[in-house]
Amino acid sequence: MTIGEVSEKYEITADTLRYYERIGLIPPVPRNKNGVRNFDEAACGWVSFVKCMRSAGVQIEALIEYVALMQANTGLERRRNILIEQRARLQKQAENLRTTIERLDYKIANYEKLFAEKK
Amino acid sequence: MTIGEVSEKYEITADTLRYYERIGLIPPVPRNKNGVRNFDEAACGWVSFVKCMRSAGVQIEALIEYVALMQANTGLERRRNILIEQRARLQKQAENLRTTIERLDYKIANYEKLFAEKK
DNA sequence: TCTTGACTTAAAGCCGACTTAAGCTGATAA
DNA sequence: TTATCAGCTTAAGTCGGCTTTAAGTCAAGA
Repeated sequence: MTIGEVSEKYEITADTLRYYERIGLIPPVPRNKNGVRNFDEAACGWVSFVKCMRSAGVQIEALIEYVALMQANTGLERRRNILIEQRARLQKQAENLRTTIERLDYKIANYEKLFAEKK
Repeated sequence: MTIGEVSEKYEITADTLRYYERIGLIPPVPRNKNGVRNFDEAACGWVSFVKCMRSAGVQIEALIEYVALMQANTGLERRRNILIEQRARLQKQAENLRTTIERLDYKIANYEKLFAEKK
């Protein structure tokens, strides 16, 4: 797939994809003889993974380290630990979201009550 | 309460509290005759609210609008709608977190399996 | 009196995460 | 063949959200 196709498929601009590759957020994408990127399944998998992680707020830094270890085919335990750390961060964030939503619910309910009375 | 006490209580630096007041993220805090901020219960409530909302990722812009309407004692419906909009955003984000955590779980499980085999 | 902690404005600085600009190459279509 | 795309590069720019700096003033407590 060309960068344009990948861009459309995952709704990430081509610029951002190139940026991701440049900073090591995804491994180097294979190129054709003209140097044009040709995203194979593995590359697309990375894009999908990174998109998912980033959308949830996983830090770029952690992902870069993870990608680097994958490419070096090393640091198996470290890789697992990175994932575990990030999962913990997300879980904390999820819990936080829950309580914030509750707080909003409560406030919204008060407004609804106010409107009901007004009638 | 002084700004220092509030800062400690909510773990927000005094600088940030002043910044919040300056940009209208919290309403003006009452002052004593010397112009020193004296956070009353209402002001503390705002700090707590904003801290909670911000930590969950509610945008400053939306909060500023909400606070402004509260101070003007107007826009009751708009206020409710702001809260509803933000709740929807957070719910979406919560759902997204859930799927990302699942994806991490899956990957982590694979590492664990690998380690188990290795023994 | 000295220290501490508060206060002011305005602007600069910082960091993360893109985004855009400028100028290039190479492939395809009229 | 010329125009139009899509792609390439690096460097600089942007944006949100603080944080710090400058250059002070003020006042309560030990």
